[in-house]
Amino acid sequence: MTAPLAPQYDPSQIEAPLYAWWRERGLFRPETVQRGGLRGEPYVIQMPPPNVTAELHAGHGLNNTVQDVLIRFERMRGRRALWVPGTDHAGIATQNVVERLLAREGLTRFDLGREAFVERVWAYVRETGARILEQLQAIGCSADWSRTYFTLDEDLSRAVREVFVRLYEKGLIYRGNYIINWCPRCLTALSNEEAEKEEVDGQLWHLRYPLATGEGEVVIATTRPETMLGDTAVAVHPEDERYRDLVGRSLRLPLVDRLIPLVADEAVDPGFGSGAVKVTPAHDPTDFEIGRRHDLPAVDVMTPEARMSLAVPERFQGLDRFEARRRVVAELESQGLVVKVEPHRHAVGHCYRCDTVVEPRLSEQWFVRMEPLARAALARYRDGTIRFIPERRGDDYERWLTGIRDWCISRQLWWGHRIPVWYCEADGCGQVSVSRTDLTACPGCGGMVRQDEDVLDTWFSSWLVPFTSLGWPEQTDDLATYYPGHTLVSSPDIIFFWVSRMIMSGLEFMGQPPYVRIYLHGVVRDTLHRKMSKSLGNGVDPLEVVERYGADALRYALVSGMSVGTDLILDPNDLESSFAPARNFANKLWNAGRFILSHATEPPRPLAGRSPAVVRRDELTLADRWIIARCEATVREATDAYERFRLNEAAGAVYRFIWSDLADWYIEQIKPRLYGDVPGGDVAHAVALQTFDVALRLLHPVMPFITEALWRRFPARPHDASISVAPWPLSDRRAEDPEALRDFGLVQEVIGAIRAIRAEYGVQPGQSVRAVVTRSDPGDGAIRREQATVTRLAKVSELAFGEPRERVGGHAVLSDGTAVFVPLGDAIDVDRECGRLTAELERLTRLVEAQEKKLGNQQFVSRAPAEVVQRERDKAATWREQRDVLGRKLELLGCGAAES
RNA sequence: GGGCGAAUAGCUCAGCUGGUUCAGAGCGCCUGCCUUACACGCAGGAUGUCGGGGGUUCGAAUCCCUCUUCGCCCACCA
Repeated sequence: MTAPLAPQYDPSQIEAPLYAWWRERGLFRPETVQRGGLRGEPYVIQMPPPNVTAELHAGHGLNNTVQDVLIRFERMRGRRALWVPGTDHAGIATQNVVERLLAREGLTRFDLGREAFVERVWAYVRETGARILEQLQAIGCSADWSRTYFTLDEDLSRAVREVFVRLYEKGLIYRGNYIINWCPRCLTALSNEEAEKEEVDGQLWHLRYPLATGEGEVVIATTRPETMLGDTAVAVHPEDERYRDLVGRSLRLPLVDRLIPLVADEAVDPGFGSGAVKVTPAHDPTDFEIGRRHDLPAVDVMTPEARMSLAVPERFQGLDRFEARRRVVAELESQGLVVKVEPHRHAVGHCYRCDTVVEPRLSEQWFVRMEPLARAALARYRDGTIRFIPERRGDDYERWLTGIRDWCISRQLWWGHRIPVWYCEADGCGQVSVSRTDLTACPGCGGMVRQDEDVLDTWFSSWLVPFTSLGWPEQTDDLATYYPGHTLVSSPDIIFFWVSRMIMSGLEFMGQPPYVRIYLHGVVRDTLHRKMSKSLGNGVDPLEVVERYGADALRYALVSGMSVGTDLILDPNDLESSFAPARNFANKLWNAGRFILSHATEPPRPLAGRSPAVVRRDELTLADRWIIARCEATVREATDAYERFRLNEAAGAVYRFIWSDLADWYIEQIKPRLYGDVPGGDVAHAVALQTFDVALRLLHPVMPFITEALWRRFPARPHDASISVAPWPLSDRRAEDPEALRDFGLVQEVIGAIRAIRAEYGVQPGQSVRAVVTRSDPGDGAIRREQATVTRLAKVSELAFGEPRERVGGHAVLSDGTAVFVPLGDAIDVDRECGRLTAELERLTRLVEAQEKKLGNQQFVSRAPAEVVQRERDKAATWREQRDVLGRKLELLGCGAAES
């Protein structure tokens, strides 16, 4: 702790030990963070559980950094902050991973059998799983790891079963034979949300179906000709004049030679194609409904693998659906039954896990009735209980809930929660039993029972985690204390999968929504604005960034690059440009800290209270008052920004304070006092420590490691104190000081003006210049008082006040009209200086003219608010002043065109 | 087909309730500096039709309309 700090910040030496120390001390557990008996309100965030086998990617990095920032912010504000982590068993994804591994051994899951396969997955999960949680620790996430759950844990599984049974008993879960989205590669049903619609360029085939009598035909249009083998009707709109006389007649289905009726149904759009549509009840949801209404048979023409089934003519059997499509079209063409083929762009469902084209398929599945759940969830949004940030995301939520369809929850997988339903095998019984406990015999007849083979959708367990992770259905203390939570941080792509459904389940089982604020951040993209993905290979690996730049730099870059509701662009091929600025900032902070912490001239005097404002006014220099006022402004700005989820603004405010104010100006200003060249070192040091302390706290949520490392090294800091539970800086009106802000601002201006003149005329850095300041308050007064600062920082050997004797030199005018003159004698190029100043004069003249025009406008003066008018008058006066001063300077310099 | 978002410096983006010297930051670029916290730094500098057009207003990067381009979400017209 007392070893000298290296001039270059090395996060790899700092981060891991600090993280371990935080965990040892239990600082992420709300129970152990009860400072001084203060028990704040609970503040809970549920981590979106990553897939148990996932590797950390930039999206996780962003999502969890945001959550960690919020949780650390609230923790420091004294709330009992709980961030609940967990992992998701991720049914399809995990099963796919293990199946791929098996495939390398030449095996399928069927070779192993269900039990052995599931055991294999468990082994895999135990071996490699949850690594992502360690990766989250590497980026500093302060989740309460003692509460980590896995969605397949025994207690969560029990809760899942409880929910299934309750919903079933309430009539909200049912089994039925419907058209569902089927992935022929994963061999399972999918929910509507899991079948992602993608626009594809397809074709629209117009086909002739002859009338059975042979004296006419009906032309239908289809994008999936292979399904015609399963057609059991053709439908037209009842009011369609073209077909009115044909309704009820029979058509001869080509290739199959089956007679099918022409039916009239409202679902048909007479304006599309020919107005006649083929009806395939087993392979299309609309057709299924039409089939129901007209009592049509459903012919399933495909196997689960999407090969043509035994229900089609032999020559097509076993063909892949796309091959069958080609064969069907070819045969129809040869029979002259293809009228035309048009290019047709349309949306086709794709499996969200493997991107295979989804096949709408008739099958027996379990469903959740969503309408009643959605109604409740919608009500809590409309009454303002639940709010989205950014607000417009609420529209998506509302639209989804308004048009919601039932949720298919059964999956034909082996990895997941087995559906708690048993079917009686006894002859004539047929009882279906839904049970909280495993059944071995039929409760009705005592006969043999067989459990449903299917498992539940992964999301059927994750939609419950806000309460199951806290012990539900047991009435635990955790549940009583930490439900409901407050904020949910998520990316927009899982609003429907997870976010909305959690609100439904929370309302249904807990009577309250699990959170009231939903913060949806953007998506991480590459420079071509493509979503980062494994398959594109355009990802940024957060762990690589941690290794090269440190976790704090990663976090700072993510947070500062992200504003509310917009995506974050990172260049995977140029980590340097994305992360070096943040690393540089960390290094700047480190060195500022190194300097401040090592320059105590004497033991620091404790400043009473929380705010540096309470040092006696008369002991403070202008610079002291200025940095205190700037610090106060930063406290307000940052706190307000954190509260409003504007994390980039919070980070930016602290960045500017530390770099521009504290490092560039204040530290430079106080050096003589710290070195003991002038008195007041103790005050300077105390103020520096205080404001730096505040800055570290404000920054801690974003850069937890470096702020902790520095904060702990403050003099007289108890060895077990951690900034992560240090109180959040409070705004203190006493620290406001507009006068100091103005006056020190003028000092900064005069230094800047002299530096600019020096640079303009190539004055050597080591060489001093003289400078003359003309005019009066407030600039003059402030500059007089801070004469030493000006001479030192602008390398001025002699600072005079009054009218300059020389004529030749560099001129500048400060914002209050104070004139600055740097005599340069022979060194100066008069023409050049005239040019420079003339341009400046022109700018000011234009400004003044525009302002006078504005003020001369009766409309403006009468209609604009009085204070705006006054402000504009003040501006005009100031600019006029500046203009006049500059004009006189030009005259003195003998610039010819100066007066024009 | 419906809905939404974005367009500001070479790049990535701020600019919130129309009015503060409003046209900004970082990176990159140019010039000069290894000034004893930091060259991952310091000082200075250049760079813009605020996507186009129209409108509202005393006043528009900001509000409205429209067009263009890019992106996203939703959708049972096969």
